Amino acid sequence: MADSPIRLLKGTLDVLILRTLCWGPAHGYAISRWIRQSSGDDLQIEEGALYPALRRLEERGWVTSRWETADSGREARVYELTTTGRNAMRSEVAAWQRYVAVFARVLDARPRGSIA
Amino acid sequence: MADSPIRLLKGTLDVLILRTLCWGPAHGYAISRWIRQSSGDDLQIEEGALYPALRRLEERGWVTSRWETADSGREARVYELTTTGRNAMRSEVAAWQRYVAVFARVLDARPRGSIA
DNA sequence: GGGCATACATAACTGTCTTATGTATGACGA
DNA sequence: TCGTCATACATAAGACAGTTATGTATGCCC
Repeated sequence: MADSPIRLLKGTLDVLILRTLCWGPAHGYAISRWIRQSSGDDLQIEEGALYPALRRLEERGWVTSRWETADSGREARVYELTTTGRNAMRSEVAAWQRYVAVFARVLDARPRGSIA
Repeated sequence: MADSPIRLLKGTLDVLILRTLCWGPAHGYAISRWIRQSSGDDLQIEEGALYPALRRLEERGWVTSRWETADSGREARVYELTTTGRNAMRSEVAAWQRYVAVFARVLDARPRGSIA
């Protein structure tokens, strides 16, 4: 709903980027736009988080990058998932879902008697 | 499952503590044990994360603490939710659920055509 | 020409986690 | 009695990944 911009939890950006890139190569600005749009304007990726994250992913071998000139004549660094990166994407998504499930267990848990 | 211990995402511990304390006062060690048990041994809260977190919550006025001597004769610092803390717990849980929902939107999103 | 969206980059700062270490007590068995 | 384990708290050092702020530059459109 975009009433208040949501703060990214540290460690959760990479999976968003990987997931975005699984639809095809894209440059940083487009990745950021896609995440914002698909989140319904709730998530705004700051550039100070995005570009370092892309470097990280490239260092890990999960994405490759190349400079490309668009039809408009503008240059952009285009990122693409590697095979390793595609596997990483799957396992990162799974890890997130696992985290959510574990969290739900704790949040929904009910004590029998005192917890102390 | 507990095959590999899950790494806490930064910023997600507070809500677990608050949620735990909503069942009644408890000391640090008991909070840690409760989170581990209710998560099915998946979450192990490190002491280096737990005790600073409890201090933070107390500084914010979300919990109060007092030293107590158990029947065993051992001393422990017992934490208790304040009224503010109870409200904070509710809004933190809501914020987490909102985060999960937004994330799901991005992870499940499908592009029409290219995203670039 | 001016303003806006696009496009990338980095430095400084901050917060919260992990890892490692230290202290101390009570219970239990060899 | 002595060792070991579970209990119970605390803090320092370090890493990591966000935020905030700032800078550069181009293309499009009025």
